[in-house]
Amino acid sequence: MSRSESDVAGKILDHAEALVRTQGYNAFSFREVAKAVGVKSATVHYYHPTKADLGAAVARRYTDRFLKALGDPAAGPAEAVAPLRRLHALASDALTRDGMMCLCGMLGAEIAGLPPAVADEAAAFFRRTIDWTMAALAARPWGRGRPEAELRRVAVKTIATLEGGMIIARTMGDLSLFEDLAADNPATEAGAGP
Amino acid sequence: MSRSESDVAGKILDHAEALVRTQGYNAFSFREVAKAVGVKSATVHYYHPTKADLGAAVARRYTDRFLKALGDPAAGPAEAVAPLRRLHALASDALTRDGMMCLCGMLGAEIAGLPPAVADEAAAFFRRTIDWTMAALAARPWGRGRPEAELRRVAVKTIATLEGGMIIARTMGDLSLFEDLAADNPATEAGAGP
DNA sequence: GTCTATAATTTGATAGAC
DNA sequence: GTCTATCAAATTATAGAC
Repeated sequence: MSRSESDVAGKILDHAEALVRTQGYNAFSFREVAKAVGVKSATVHYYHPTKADLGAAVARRYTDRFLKALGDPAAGPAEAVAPLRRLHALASDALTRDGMMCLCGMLGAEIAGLPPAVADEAAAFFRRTIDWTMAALAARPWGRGRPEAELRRVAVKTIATLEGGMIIARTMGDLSLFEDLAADNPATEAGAGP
Repeated sequence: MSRSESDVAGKILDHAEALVRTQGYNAFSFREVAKAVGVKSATVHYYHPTKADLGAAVARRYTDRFLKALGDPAAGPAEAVAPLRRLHALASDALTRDGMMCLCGMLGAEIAGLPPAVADEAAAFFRRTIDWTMAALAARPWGRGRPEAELRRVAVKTIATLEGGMIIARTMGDLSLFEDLAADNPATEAGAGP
């Protein structure tokens, strides 16, 4: 989203994503998406036959865009905090600019009530984002030789803190609560290492 | 919930809570609650005129029960990690036993699509839980004399990690991901302090 | 208190014209 | 591709009998 496409297919994904990220999967409708795009709901069905199809397509595009924005795990400063700060900055961007949750954090909360195809995409987001974080840590002096289990633990904790932080900040209407999470990342811990 | 009351009023709150915590506020209906309780949906409306009333009542009871279970912030071991572990244990309980989210973590994700009365209760949960954590830290040697802002930062981070951890663990179908968050709490940091 | 019955609206989805 | 029109089901909520 946020690249304001002029083609209908792109706009549908843009607005559907925005609606899911603000209200959740179960709170958005074909008519709502159609209205935002400026078409009729039947047109949305033309591109995405079922709601599960639309939800999965939105999640897939979101994950691809997110991972692409993260870029090469090995790039950037050599400190272990660098990739963790990168994750924070990326999440902060969407949260502070539009007041939106991470799409897959939202889907993850609703996971038990989602169609399987959508739930699978949400799981894929976390798997890939955890993998990126582990690779980024392993590529740095601090991470070399560390057991996989420890890298995974730090990765999961970092991402969990970001997801939960978005929830708390939005709920309490104070986005600075999220920004403060970066001050000492779960890996000042890591950054404080050897 | 989980105390299996025999009165209808209590059962309604029990099942409504379970439904919200598994699927979300927008994915449960009066009929679903009624069916689980063994009454008709009109009976649920008798106790809670609107869905917002029911949602707010569920959240209020949940928060009161949660804070009561936390108990006296000053009680327990003198280490700063102790209250943080207590928070983790409490969250772990419901997650591993029933595979359920924290009610207010779920509501917090959906916050933008909730009726104001329900959104207010979700915010109250986080306010009170943050306050409890700050008080618990301040009551320990590590916390004495620390600036409020720092106590708040640790409290928010701890709770954020738990909420996000529940989301990730449930989404990936691996509850051990949540358990591992306790290994080194955001406050081994704190525990490692003077 | 709990029920039956029902109103009013919204939802996901389809058929078929253009 | 996009539309109009429509269906069947589900939703929140209310009225009124018992």
